[in-house]
Amino acid sequence: MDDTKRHPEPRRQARGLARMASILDTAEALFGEVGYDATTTNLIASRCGISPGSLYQYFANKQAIADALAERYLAAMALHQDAAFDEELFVLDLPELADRVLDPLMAYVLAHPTTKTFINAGDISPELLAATQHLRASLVARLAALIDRRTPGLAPRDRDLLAETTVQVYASFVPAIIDAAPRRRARIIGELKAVLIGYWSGFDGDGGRFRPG
Amino acid sequence: MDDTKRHPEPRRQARGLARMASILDTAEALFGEVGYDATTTNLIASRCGISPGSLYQYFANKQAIADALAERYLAAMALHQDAAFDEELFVLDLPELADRVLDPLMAYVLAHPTTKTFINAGDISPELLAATQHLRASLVARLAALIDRRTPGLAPRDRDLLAETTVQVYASFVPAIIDAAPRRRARIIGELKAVLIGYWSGFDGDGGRFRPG
Amino acid sequence: MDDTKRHPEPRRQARGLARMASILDTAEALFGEVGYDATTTNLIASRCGISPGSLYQYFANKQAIADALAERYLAAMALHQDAAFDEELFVLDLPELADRVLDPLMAYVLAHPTTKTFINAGDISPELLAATQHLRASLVARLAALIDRRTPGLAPRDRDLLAETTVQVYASFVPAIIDAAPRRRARIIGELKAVLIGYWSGFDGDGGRFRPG
Amino acid sequence: MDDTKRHPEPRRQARGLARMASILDTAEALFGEVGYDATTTNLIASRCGISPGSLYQYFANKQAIADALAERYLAAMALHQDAAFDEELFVLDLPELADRVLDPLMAYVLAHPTTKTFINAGDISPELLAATQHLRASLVARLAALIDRRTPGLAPRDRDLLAETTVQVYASFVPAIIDAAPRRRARIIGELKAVLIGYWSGFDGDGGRFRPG
DNA sequence: GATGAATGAGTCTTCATTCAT
DNA sequence: GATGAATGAAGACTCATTCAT
Repeated sequence: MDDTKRHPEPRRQARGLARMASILDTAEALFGEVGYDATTTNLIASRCGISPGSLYQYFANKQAIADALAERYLAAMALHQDAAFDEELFVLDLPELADRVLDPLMAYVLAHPTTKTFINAGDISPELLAATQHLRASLVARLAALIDRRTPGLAPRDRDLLAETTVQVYASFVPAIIDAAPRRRARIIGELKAVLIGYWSGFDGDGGRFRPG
Repeated sequence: MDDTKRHPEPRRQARGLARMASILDTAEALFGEVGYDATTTNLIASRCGISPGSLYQYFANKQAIADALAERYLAAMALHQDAAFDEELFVLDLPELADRVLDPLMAYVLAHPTTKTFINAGDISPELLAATQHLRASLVARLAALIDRRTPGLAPRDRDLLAETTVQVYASFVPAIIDAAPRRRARIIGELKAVLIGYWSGFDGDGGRFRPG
Repeated sequence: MDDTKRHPEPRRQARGLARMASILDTAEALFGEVGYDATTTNLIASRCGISPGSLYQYFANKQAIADALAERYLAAMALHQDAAFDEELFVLDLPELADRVLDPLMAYVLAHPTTKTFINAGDISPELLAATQHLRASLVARLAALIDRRTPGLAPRDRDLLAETTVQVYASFVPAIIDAAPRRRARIIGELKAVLIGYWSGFDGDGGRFRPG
Repeated sequence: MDDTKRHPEPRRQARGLARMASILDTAEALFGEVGYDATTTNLIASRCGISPGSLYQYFANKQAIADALAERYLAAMALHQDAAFDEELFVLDLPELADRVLDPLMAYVLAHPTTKTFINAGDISPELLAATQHLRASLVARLAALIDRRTPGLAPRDRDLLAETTVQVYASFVPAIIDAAPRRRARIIGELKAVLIGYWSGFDGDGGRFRPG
């Protein structure tokens, strides 16, 4: 951790970053095509045009690739936030809110089908557990912040549960949406929104929780 | 061949069935403990007190064990149907309905934590895809039949989407519920019900579909 | 090895013999269909309608089945000898002799395609070595006896070499003949005869050996 | 990629080639000692001083090793062709021709006893079928070319049959010759030549086919 | 930093043979 | 004599990871 390491030659660093991105691109494609298990590190390397040894220079092991990919998803989803959205947050009704929150998310997910693996794998593959949890936790945190502003009266415990449940439901729809044919896709997205709106309406309003009845 | 041949000797058949059940029990435990991939066939066999060769006398390969386990889950969930339930179907309001439908399911699932793997694995493990689909398809079919009787006016397409979406949401909650501490568990189950009730209320009533406004 | 064993109850012995024959029939068919290695003892047993345990009551192991089958080939080929042939032995010219010796052999071999395995396997499969050698040795012995009568002046060493070489050549043609389409088959058999006649003519005549010039 | 990439580094390529040769050497020895089936890939690797994984870096599977070995036999046999031989082709009589053709072949085969497996295995081991056929087909092709030049009048169909039959007979003698004690070996080789000369004399001469009378 | 050959523990699966019933 | 479940050693092959060059 000496100075020469902390500030590596910019050119070199840039090339390294590009390499990492290229590895992640390849891994993402492969995970989507053949699944996580069937994606061998050697396959990633060769498809990427580098040697296995080089791959391990950038990532400590296979899991690290998955984790880094999840991290990248996270960053990308954050970027999809809309600045103007903040101001409208308080005047939008539930259906509009659902559109505002979900549409960019759906767009990203459709462009990156491999998210379906990462957002749901935790319960099946111990190796992907960390990545899934990271991804979900971050979505939950962002959603909790949103809720805090729109419905400040909500108890933190209720707020967290609301956020977690929403992410849960959202995540569970991702694979179905990605795998569906375009026509059917729209209907499923509609259903996802219906589910969430129905759920949210139990919270929205006076700031307290009430059961639909 | 004589009559004794036509029906395999009951004693022998019983023992064979018991062995299969024992193998499935062991596999179920192991899948839950270390995951599907880390569960080797030799591990199942040795933990089960039999030889690898014996295991393969009962199951053609590892996947067949997973499939048989899914089948067993299916049968068990079917048994959890309540006869008296049929008559009440029409008078129950949505929250009561949710209790009636979900409580037995939750009870079974909590007694068999490995269901969390099978009901969600399809999108991650190609090897478990068939099992997951089988499990979900059967739940969807049963639910569709239920809906048909309670809300006969619903268009088949809407009915199917409703059933699929419901199963989707349900399935996505299973891991969280199983993994949660008991206290928290109750809250999550409550949330699952809230989600479904909110969603269902968009359908129930006049038999047509309406969007919450 | 007491008396009760040496003369088993005739009925029982007959049934046992039939069983053995049935096992050999099945093994012969299977060896021909899928090859010796791919023919498992359990496969023989089940195709034969008996249990693996029963099979091992009649044959000590897989190799014993092969050996017994070779023995049966031997016996059958001996039966194909023609009584009238003995008298003509001295007046036939070489081409007629070839027909007389080879035609019945070819007929049997075509009716029992699996002979192609047994007559040639020795150099490839150590397990079939004994069977092949047994088969060939017996053919050689019979041929040597024949030669002794037709060309008594031949030195035993030359006579044996002649017999062995003849069997060698004959054996090498069996697979090609069995695998060939019927039309082509006749041509190959013709070639086999041409080879042997050409070879034999170096010996026939004055009883000494001479090289074609 | 730059020029250094286009041609794999000579040093490295050489080492790889040496490794492949070493694996083939080991496999050849083992096939000869214990047979093809009993030769496990792990045995080859360990006797070769490498790991199983390394072996599979050079050969896709066990069969590929056999095929490569057959290929090597082929190349070696081709090298044994004599340049001067071409000119003499037309003046040699049959016995001289047999010597010219067979002696180098015999020399190679005696130095590589495992050829006896590969030249005859096709009818017994499905896994070696391709190798045997390849080997024989190549010998047939070379022989056919030879015949075409020496006896141009021969019909292609007859020429092919002649070549195939010759190779057939030759191949069938290989095991006997290899397994024989040195003294006996010479006699068997003499017999092989006698067989072929006898057979060939039916073709040679006016260019047409005639039966010995 | 890059290479790619080498590793070797570990996986699923097979099958000749045995033995309790 | 018959059964068929049980055995378990062994085989082909994989792949995340390392390391000499």
